[in-house]
Amino acid sequence: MPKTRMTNQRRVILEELRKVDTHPTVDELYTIVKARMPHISLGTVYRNLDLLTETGEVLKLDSAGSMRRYDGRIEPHRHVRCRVCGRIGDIFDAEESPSCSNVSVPGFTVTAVRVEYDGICDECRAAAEAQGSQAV
Amino acid sequence: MPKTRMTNQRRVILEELRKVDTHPTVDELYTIVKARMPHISLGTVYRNLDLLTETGEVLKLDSAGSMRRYDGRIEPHRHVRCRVCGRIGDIFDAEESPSCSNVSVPGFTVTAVRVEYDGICDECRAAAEAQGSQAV
DNA sequence: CTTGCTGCAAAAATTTTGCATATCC
DNA sequence: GGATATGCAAAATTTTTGCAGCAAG
Repeated sequence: MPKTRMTNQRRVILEELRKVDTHPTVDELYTIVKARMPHISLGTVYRNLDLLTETGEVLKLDSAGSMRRYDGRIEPHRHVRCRVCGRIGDIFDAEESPSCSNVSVPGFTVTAVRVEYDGICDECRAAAEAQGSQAV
Repeated sequence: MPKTRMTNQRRVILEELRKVDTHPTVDELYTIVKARMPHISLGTVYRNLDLLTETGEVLKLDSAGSMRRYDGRIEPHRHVRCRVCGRIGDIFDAEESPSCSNVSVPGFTVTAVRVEYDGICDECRAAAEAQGSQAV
């Protein structure tokens, strides 16, 4: 991990993201930040969000942001996603899903739960181990 | 829902998607289908996948395909997503997550579980009810 | 036949990148 | 002062759309 600097831009992006609870898209956050820093560029927002995600200072929501994927199997089942390459695997064991009837969130009507798994696929793990990575 | 036709293109897209277990992206599926139908266009694949998703014949994976969203809160918590507008809500109650140690998938090493909720936000529900929708 | 669908190509939307300059430490 | 970051703008990616002709029912 290279050294990072707390630039003005990075601080403002972080501050503004922490102020809201809307889980903004990049463009939404860009608009918010531009109100305080009219000259900031969209590229800077992208680059900083990447960095802040890597350092763990912010969270990138998993439910969004890569390419669309489709599944020809429509029976209920679950998915694992490789955190490195994005590959998806199926899980067909018949474990019952947690219930969502006890979940209540102000502003929302919850209708379904979904359980998803993160992991790493064999190929990516082999590749990571091959180059002597620290934590896999 | 308007009437739909089972065109050649639609049938081939469906057949090929059902053959694979790779959860292909649109472009991957386009490449596969083009081997059988060299003149099919990418737009047709997009349009058919949309349609087939609406009719429930295929599944669009939720974990991918919209815009990136970020969260300034990094304490462990869960999210609800409005299935209509995509808005995200936070759930901070301290329900323990299911364990992933009992999950084993060939080809993957599972490292984390995530529980997500689907639902509809108050605004979208009001809008849907206002225009006398059937099922909300 | 009629209406939904296709191919093509252009446009829109989202994300990444190159490069010269500015700025943090 | 040196490495890291920025702004700008161009490019790359992914998705959507308009339109004239084709084809399923």
